[in-house]
Amino acid sequence: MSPRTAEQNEQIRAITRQRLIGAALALFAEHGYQGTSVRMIAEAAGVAQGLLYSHFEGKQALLHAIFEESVGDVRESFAIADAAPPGERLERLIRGSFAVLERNLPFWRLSYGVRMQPAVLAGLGPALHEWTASIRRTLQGYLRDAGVPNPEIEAAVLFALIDGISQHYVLDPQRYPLNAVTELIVSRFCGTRRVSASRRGRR
Amino acid sequence: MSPRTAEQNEQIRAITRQRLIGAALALFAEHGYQGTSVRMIAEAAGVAQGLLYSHFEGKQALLHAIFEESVGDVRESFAIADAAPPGERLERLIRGSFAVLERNLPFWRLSYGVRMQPAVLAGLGPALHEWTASIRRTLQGYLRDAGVPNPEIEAAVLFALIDGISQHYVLDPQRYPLNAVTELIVSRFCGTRRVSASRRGRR
Amino acid sequence: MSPRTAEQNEQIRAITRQRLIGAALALFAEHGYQGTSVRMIAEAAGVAQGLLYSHFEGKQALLHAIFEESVGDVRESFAIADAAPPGERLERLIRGSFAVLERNLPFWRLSYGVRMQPAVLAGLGPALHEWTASIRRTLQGYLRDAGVPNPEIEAAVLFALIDGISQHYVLDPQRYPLNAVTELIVSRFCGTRRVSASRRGRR
Amino acid sequence: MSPRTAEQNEQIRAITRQRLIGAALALFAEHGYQGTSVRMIAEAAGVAQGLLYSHFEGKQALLHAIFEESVGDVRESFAIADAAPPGERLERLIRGSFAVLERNLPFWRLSYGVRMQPAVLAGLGPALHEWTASIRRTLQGYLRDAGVPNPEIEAAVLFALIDGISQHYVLDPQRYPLNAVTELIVSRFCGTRRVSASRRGRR
DNA sequence: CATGAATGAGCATTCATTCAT
DNA sequence: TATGAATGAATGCTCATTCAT
Repeated sequence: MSPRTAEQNEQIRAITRQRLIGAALALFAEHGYQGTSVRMIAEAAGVAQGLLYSHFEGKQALLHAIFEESVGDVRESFAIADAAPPGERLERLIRGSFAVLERNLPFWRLSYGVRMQPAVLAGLGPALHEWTASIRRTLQGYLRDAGVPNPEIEAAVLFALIDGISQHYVLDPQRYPLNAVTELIVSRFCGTRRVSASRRGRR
Repeated sequence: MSPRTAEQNEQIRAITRQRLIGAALALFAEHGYQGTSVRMIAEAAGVAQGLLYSHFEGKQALLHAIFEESVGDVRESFAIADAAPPGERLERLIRGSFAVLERNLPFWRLSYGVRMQPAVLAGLGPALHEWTASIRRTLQGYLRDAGVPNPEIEAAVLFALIDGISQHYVLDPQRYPLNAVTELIVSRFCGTRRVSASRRGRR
Repeated sequence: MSPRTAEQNEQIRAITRQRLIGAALALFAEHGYQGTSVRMIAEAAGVAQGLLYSHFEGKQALLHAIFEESVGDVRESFAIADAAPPGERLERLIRGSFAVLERNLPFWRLSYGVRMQPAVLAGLGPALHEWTASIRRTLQGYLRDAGVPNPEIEAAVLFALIDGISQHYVLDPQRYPLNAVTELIVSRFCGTRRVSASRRGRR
Repeated sequence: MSPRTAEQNEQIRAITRQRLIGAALALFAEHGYQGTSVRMIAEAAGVAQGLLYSHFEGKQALLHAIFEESVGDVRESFAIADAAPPGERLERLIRGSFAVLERNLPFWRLSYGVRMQPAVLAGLGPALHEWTASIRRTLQGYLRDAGVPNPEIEAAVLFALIDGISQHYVLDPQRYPLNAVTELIVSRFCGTRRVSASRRGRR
């Protein structure tokens, strides 16, 4: 009845979109992508089922939107690390990775739950693959810059380590000793003299 | 009186059962548990849908059967490591983990794909949790025996590392440098004097 | 904002619901509850299968809805009898029973077909049992008021008679002499002097 | 291996057949015809599923066999009544009906549960109809012989009464006052002078 | 005669998606 | 824009029946 301005409409749309994304993320994280129905999402978002299709092309597109949004956050964190002085980059990246993790736990849960299913990722796969590869390359660069021999393999190891820790943390965030683990790997991979001394003593 | 002997029947059943488990494992690994329909499994196994239910109570029970079968292999590998002389246990466990991985890639793919979905694991969850915890404890023990300080955190790190590597390998077995990575972490965690020297020099 | 008004929606829902109930009643009456598939009901109602589940929780809930709706009619008929002057109550109840029967033949067919199957009645059973018991009690009261000796047994007999007649009528409504039978039992159970005289002569 | 004589074989067959019929009758009575699976029957009879098909053409034929067997019992009971002196026939028939009922409760439960479903009775329907009609005719004859006016309607009433009582009894055999009810209707329909005196007094 | 593995049509139900309003 | 009634294909599962042995 009361005509809304284009701006108002846009705002409403943006809010609805965000509610859908938020609801979907929470549900995907808890029940998995395939275990979450569109009905559940719409209900949680407090809108009608049909509305989802005026914001996204379908369930899969909603998943893509979630990834796009959250991946941005990660990229930022990486950019911050990259902007730091060379000697601190690796440490920043490691700490940044876990910070990003804690900041958006449901996304990582979803992400890890969906990682092995190419059909679910359809259309997203290449992007993710490239993302992964770029992380590996970045790590490699940092390690090479730090004078580490065999940086390719070292990067693979460090990446796997970060990924493994992230996943274990996501599986049981209450009890996982993320801080202690973080400090340990930071000290080991980015060790200053002081740290390497302690490391030497440790063994 | 019986037209087929009990033995014959048992054999037939065992073959069919194995075909079902094999087909299911392959499909679960590729499309995920929820993305695989009972129809697909039966078709891949070359039997009628209904037959599945004379071997397993349902789709979920089939998943459980797969886990039971494959978990046994892992346990054995761990037992072998445990039977080795103290100084070699950790190395054996690490190498054994990756050997197990290569031996049953689809199972690990399935396993990692399903890890984040409590609903799918229903009834299997506790067992898996206990399994994980026992691996962590074993690692901890080995590290403590090796005189490593702070073995609890070290074990968490090593476990995450093995898990992360496994997962990365599973995601792209063709290209992942599993051997090189294995050697690196073996040398780092089970280092003899020679290795620790090289390690010291490395940084 | 809402494209259809709530009222419009309600109306649409009510119509569909009624079509489903109608189709289900007819089919349940003809083929029995277990012999009627949800697909048959949806087809007869002219809607898609899935729609049934947005109106009822399932096939069984649809059965319950049918009972709830039809039992109301019977209760009303009983209430009317109860509101009559004492001397006419029994006659009204008897005539009312048969009127109710003729008004909703399929329901009675369904009802009699389902009566012996506890599994089908699941959740409905107790209600039906109570219903039956209340009819028996009402009859007993009427007969006691009429000064009939041994009203408990007489009520059992009269109830069985009404039930038996109803069932025979339902089995072949075209040919069953319901009117003549009704008159006979009315005259016998609610007989004035004139009637009992004829009755005495009859034997 | 050890060859059996034809006679032995026949005996075994007969026993198995009887076990199947017995198991089926019990299960049909409890869960209804459609609610009982062939698997349940075979299990209860302690034979393999397939064996059922070497004794009966299918599930439906098994139902027919049950009816054939049990109907015979009823016929006998009727024949006995018919053989009695005219004055006692009606009473014998009534008492015989209830005796038959008590003798084979599950059959009557099954019978009443299946009565309204033509599809289930397929092929049996005409026979049952004829059976019913013959009972009605018999009753009619007895009543006419007793000098009752309007015997056709009276027969319908008496038949409905017997049927209704039977059904109520079957629904709750523990608590139904079958004996008292029997005496009442015997006294009413077959009243000797003594009885009719009491009857006259009663009202 | 008897077994039970095997079949595949059918079941109740759920789901992503469409569309009239 | 937003609604929710409507769709119909697909799901996990059961069942009466067949058939090699």
